[in-house]
This record gives sequence, structure tokens and C-alpha cells, in this order.
Amino acid sequence: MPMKLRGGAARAQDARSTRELILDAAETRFAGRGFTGVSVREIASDVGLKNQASLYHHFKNKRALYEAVLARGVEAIVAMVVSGGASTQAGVVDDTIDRVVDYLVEHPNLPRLIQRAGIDDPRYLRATVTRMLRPLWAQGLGVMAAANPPWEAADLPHVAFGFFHLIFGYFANATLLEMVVQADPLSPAAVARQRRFLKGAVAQLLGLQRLRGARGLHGGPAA
Amino acid sequence: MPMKLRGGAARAQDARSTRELILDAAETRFAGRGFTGVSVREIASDVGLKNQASLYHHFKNKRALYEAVLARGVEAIVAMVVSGGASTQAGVVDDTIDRVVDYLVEHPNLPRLIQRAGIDDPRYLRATVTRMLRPLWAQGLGVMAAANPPWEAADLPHVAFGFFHLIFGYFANATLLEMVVQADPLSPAAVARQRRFLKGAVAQLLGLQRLRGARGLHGGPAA
Amino acid sequence: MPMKLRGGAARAQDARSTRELILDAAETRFAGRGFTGVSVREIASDVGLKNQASLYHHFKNKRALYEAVLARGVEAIVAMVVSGGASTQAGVVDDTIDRVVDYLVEHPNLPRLIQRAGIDDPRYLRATVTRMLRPLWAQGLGVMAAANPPWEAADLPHVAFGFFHLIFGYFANATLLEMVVQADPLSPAAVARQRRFLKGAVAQLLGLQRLRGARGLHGGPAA
Amino acid sequence: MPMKLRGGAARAQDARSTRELILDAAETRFAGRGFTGVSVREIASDVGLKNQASLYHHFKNKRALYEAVLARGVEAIVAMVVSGGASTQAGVVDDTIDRVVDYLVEHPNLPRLIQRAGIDDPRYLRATVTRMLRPLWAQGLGVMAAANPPWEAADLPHVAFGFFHLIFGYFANATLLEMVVQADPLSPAAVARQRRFLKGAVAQLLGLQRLRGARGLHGGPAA
DNA sequence: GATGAATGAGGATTCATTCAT
DNA sequence: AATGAATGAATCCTCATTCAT
Repeated sequence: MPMKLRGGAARAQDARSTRELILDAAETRFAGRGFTGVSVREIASDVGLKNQASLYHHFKNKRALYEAVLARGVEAIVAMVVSGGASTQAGVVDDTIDRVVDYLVEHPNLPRLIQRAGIDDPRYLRATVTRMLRPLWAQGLGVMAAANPPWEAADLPHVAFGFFHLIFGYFANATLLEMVVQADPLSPAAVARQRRFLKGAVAQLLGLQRLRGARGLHGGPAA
Repeated sequence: MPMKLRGGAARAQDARSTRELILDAAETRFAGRGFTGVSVREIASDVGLKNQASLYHHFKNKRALYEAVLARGVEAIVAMVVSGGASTQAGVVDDTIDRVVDYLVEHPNLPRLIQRAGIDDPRYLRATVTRMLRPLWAQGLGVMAAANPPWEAADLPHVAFGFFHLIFGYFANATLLEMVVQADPLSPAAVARQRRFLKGAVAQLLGLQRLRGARGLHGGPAA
Repeated sequence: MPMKLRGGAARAQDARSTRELILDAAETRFAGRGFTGVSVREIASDVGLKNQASLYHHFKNKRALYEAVLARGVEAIVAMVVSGGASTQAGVVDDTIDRVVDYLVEHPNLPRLIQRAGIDDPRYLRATVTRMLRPLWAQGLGVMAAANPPWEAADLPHVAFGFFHLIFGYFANATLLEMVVQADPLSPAAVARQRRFLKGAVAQLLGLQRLRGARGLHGGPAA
Repeated sequence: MPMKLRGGAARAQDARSTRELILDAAETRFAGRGFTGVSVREIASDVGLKNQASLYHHFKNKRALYEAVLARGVEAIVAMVVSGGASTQAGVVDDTIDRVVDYLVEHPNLPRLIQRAGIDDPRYLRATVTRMLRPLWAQGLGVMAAANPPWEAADLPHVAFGFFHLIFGYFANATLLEMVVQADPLSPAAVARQRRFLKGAVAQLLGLQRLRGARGLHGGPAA
């Protein structure tokens, strides 16, 4: 961004930099208003480009830009989760949840972006996302099966999707939540509570040992 | 259309009918592609109107139409849930889940519509939805508190939102789910499994006494 | 055109009228600069429309407009020629030439338009024109065959195309001709000469009786 | 391309070569879709240039490129025709026709290019072409006058233009012809027929003595 | 001599909306 | 209640061209 102010000399300073700036701006915009709700013009101007045409030097078209944004976001998350390993030991699960929550808090656009891709008319962009989510999906199923959970095998996909909704839904709908509850769901305190809730919920749904305690699955009063 | 020329009474009926037809078409479209992704023209043509102008006879503008669609959808759901009462007895909860699931299966647009409203830039339509959801929210909190659940009071909102995501997320993301799992998530069998999962999950998260058997929260009544 | 000045009240005065005005303007523009050389904006503004969008009320897109222009032009010519009958008696041929020349003089855009369609990349618009020209072509071949001309049967198509080029080429290239010769090829005198040339040339190429005269096939000195 | 790094001499050669490659590509493109229908980008990419900017190293701008293409093409033809001499002896005329036809068959872009320049709005490029065609024109008139043809002097320009249209029209409209006739007008057989037709037509129009037989202007030498 | 980046202008087309009928 | 026409603004994208490397 500051480079843009150095005038013509700054041009082409760093191709990757401009490209990434575009991706950043597009991510925010698309997350907020969706593919059709965002104009190429505003993205370009966010980046400091004087003209939409410049953007087409980096991305073939609006759609390619959207897909690039999604790919970057989804891949990051998938990598993080997958790298977390495939154990269902309580500690490992909790760590994964912590890492994902940390990441989502820092990248508030992603959950909305992903939720959108899940809701949007499939003819648009869902195929792409689907492809990217498959590895995550496969690992998730494997982990759960290994956990010997209190569900029939046929229900495990439902459980897995339930986790997905629990985790992403909170952050994707943060603003809605805020309007209803009238408190900031991304405040440290709220995030801490959500963390606790997620860990507890996952443990319960997977039938992990912690569940066996009286009622104190969190660090709460009964613990 | 030929009816248009009959007496005044029929005309009035038709007028209402056209309005509802518009709402129906708009609901489907908006659910699939969102407010900005849908044009007034396509809605009009879905209804058989030869001209977009005709639509403006029934709704002040596109935005008013969207709000009407949302209001109609959300109110129906809220009414249904609220009318279900506020008990947390296992039977009552299960009944409510059954009713909501039944409704969502028959109105597949609603979950996407509502999820969208939750994700979209608040400056658009979220305030409206928020207002409509408040009663539901209040009741939900009340019910949960009464259940004496294994959560701290401060976490209850998180639990409530979790329910919301679990229930609506499945149907909202049905197409995404289908692409990943490659099976129809709205098939009777899949819906039955989801029902079982929801009942089990809610029971666990609320700490309800699941009577039958050690881990058999699935397996249905006969298990 | 004058109606456009009556302000809003004149709107929609006569749908056909606006449509034809657009066709007229488009014909002139397309004839002069070709499909790609003309912008929808300038056509719209020629017609007095304040906005290109209005044009799309009458034609689906630029291409449809171009095709409509071509169809209108070609059909008129084809109708005229075909209605002239299928004789090769000198008088009938001369009459047809006179009628066609009269028409081309009054519609100077058509020859350029048609030549363009013949030269342009076939993927664009030639198929349309081809279809329209087939009847003319069929009749032309029939007439020539009946004339018992001094050509092998296999050469008749070449003769027929020769006529086409002789007749349309002059008018299509009028401006080029003017630049080379530095005289107006559409002046009455020049047109009269061209008429004489065409009649003489056609008669010679078809081997019509007039050919048998000494050298005076026109009304010239030797006649 | 690898040659680029060799000595200065090779580099100069390559430079010329690239320039000619551009001219070649541009010729084909311009012939097919006209000046406005062709983008600098596609020409550059035809040549294998990765960037349109490179093209500007060889030609000042698009217009200059078009003029260079035209000049190269027209000059070649003019030179060939003019060098053929100015006789109207049947043999000489036939030879000229043969040479021109040979040339056009091998350079199928030229006729379309030239026809286009004749049809296009004069404000663009016609003046240039006109200037280039003048010598050809002068010679043509001279030849015809010398032939003592069966036309009034004032009509000779019309005859001359007629020749032009007969000869160039066939090749320029080859694709249109093909669509109508559904046979390849550039097949050896078709070209042979066209040759015969042209020779016969020119002979008749110039009133040349066709020696062989009563009506056998076709049938070739042995007829 | 070739390229990556940028840019202003303009391309066709669609948008939501209004007005008179 | 419905429609045909019109319109201003905005859409995505491509254009020819320039500049620094």
C-alpha cells in the first residue's frame, strides 16, 4: 500500500505483493457481500489500483479471483487441521480446536467465505470448494471412526458435519449473534467461552472420557 | 391468467395469488443466489409476468420483496418452534426437533435464506432478521436454563447458537454436503439419520437423561 | 425523429417506428464501419435515444440488430429481383437491372453491407446472409441455364457470381471509385453509364442476341 | 527465439523476421475481421509474443501496422500486374489473368483486405489504398483504350472497375461462395473454371477476337 | 528486442426503477 | 393489474498504448 504512493517508480515493485494485496481486499469484500455483491471496481480501488483493468493483469476474471481467494483460505485451514494429526485423544482434539479457533479469530473472513460457498448455488463455486474440502472430510471421518464414538457408523457423517457447523457457524454468524445477544462474540471472553463450549461439545459428541465426569467438563463451578 | 378478466372477487383472489407466486419465486431465487445475485427480471419471468414493471405493483422495490420473503419464512418457523412450548422433557424436545426437521425438509429454501441473512453484510438486511429471531432466542434460552444443563450460565448462549447451527446448517449446506459425501442428504434415510443425530446431540448437550441402554442414544425407540 | 422532441409524451408513440429508426441508423453505421467498428452507443444516440439500454428493448443484442439490418436489406433486394421473373429476354433482363440499380442508388448502404457480410469471417454473420441469398442464387442459375449461354454448364455459377460482383461491386466501392477517378460515381450521369455498362456486359456474357450487333450494344455512337 | 542470443548479425535477421511474422499474422487477421475487429493482443499472440507491448517495438501503433500490411499486399499485386505490360493481345491478357489468379490463390488474404479497404469508411484507410492503386488504374485505362473496345470512352472506367470486381470479387467472397454453392471455390477445378470464365469474360468485354470456334470461348486451348 | 505492470477510455450488456397506457 | 418503453447507473471486461526493466 505505501508503495503505491511512491508514484510510477513503485510500479511492479513486487508482482506477488500486488497479487496478494488484491487477494486480501477481495477476501474481505467477498466475505461481506458475496460474489455478486462485490464489484471488481471496489476491489481494485481498495488495493490502490487506479483502474479495474490492472486487476485483470493478475486474474483472468472476477470468478478466477474469487476462486483464488477461496483456495487460499480453505487450503490454509485444511493444512492446519490436517497437520494436527488424526488422534482423538482429548488433548489432541482440544489442541486442534484451539488452533482452529485461533486461526478463525485472526481471519474473520474465512468462515463467512466458506459458509457462503456452502450455501451458494452450486453452479457457481461450490465444486471448487468441495474438491478442497475432501481431504479434510476424509481425515475427519477417519478420526471419528477411530474414536469409537457413541454413534452408528452411518451417522458419523452427520456428526462430522455437525462439528463443522458448530465451529464455523459461530464465527460466520458472529455479527448476527452480536445483534441478537448485544455483546461482541469476538471479545476475548466470548471467544474463551466458545472455546470451552466447543471442547465440551466435541468431547460429549465423540463420547470421550471427559464426558464421564459429573457435569464439569469445563473449568466451571462443578469442576 | 385468463382469470384476470373475471369478476372483482376473483380478481382480488388472483391478486393475492400473484403476490404469493412472486414471493415463492423470489424465495427460491434469493435462497440460491442471494439478494445481489438475483435480478428482478428473473423473478418476474419465473412468475410468468411479461414485464418486470408488473412486479412493482406488488412490492415497492427489490429490497421490500426480499424482506417480505424473509419475514414470511422466518415468522413461520418461529411460530412453529415457539408454539411447541418450552419444556425440556425429552419427548417435547424430540417433538420439536421432529417438527422443525419436517418443516425444513418441506421448505428447503428457508435454511439457506436464513443462513444468508446471518452472513451478509449487516448493512443490508440483518437487522430485520435479528428482530424476528429475538423471540425464538428468548424462548430458547429459557428452555435451556430450565433444563439445568451441564454448562455454565454464561455459556448457554453458545449452546443455543450451537443448536441453531446444528439444525439449520445441515439443511442450508445440503448441496455442499451432497457434493462431499456424494449421497443425497435429503433422502428419507439421510433425514432419518440426521433426526437421530440431532436428538442425540441435543440430549447430550443438554445433559438430558437418555434412558435406554448404555450408549444407545441412536438406535431409535426399539434399541 | 421529430417525435423525439415532444418529450416524454412522445414515448412509445409507435413501437414499430422506434424499431425501424434503430434499424435505419444501424444500417448506415454498419455499412460504413462494419459490425465491430460501430458501437451500440452511437446507434442509440443517432436515433435520439438517451441511453443504449433502450435499444436493448428492441433487439436482444448488437448481433441480433446486425442480423435484422441484414435481413431487412437482403430480403428487399431478393424480393425485387425474384419478383422480376425468370426470363432472359433482353427486355426483362434490362428491366431487372434497371430496378436493381434504382434500388441500390436509393439504398446506398445495402451493397456495402452485403459485400461486408461476404468478406467477413464466416463465423460471424455469413451463415445468415447465405440462407437469405439461396433463393436468389437458385433463380439466377435457372435463368442463366435457360438462356443457353456461351458457357459450359459447370461455369455458370462463375458467371452468376460475376454478375453479382459487377452489380454490387460498383456501388459497394463507390467511394473508393470516387477517390481514384475523382468524380462522383453516383451522379446521374455516372449511374447512367454504369447502367449501360451493366446491360451491355450482361448481354454479352449471356450471349443474348443484342450481342450480335456490330459494336453498339448501348445507345452510343455506333448504335 | 533461441537465436536471439547469437551475434549481432543474426539478431538483425531475427528482427526482420519478427517484423514479417507480425505482418503475416496481421494480414490474416485483418483480412478476416477488419481493422476494428482485430485486437493487437491476438496478433501479438499469433506471433508467439508474450506481450502486446513487444509489438510496439516494430510498429508505431495498430494503424501503422494495418497500413504496412496493406502496402505490402497492394504493392505486390500492383507490381505484378504493371510488370505484365500493357498489351491487349489475347495472349498477353490471358497471361496477366493467369498470373494474377495464381497470385491470389496463393495469397488468399489480399483480395479480402483490398475489398475491405474499398468498402470501409474513407476516413480510415482508403486514401492510402487509393494512392497505391492509382498506377494500376492508369495502366488499366491505357490498356483498354488501346484495345479499341466496344464501349464509349466515357464508359471505360466502368469497364475497368468491372474487371476489378470480377477478378477480386471471386476470391474475396470465396467463403460466401462456398456456403452458397457448397463446394470449395479454391479447389483446382474451381479455380480452373474461374480462370476460363475470367478470360472469356474479359475477351468479350474488350471485344477481343476469340479465334477458336463459334461459341467456344471456354473449352480451353484444345477446344 | 522483449516483457510485466499499469492505465484511461470505451466496449456490450444488465440493473432497478419509473411513467404512460 | 399488467405491460411496453425508456433511462441512468452500474456491471464485467477488453481496448490500445506507455513505461520501466
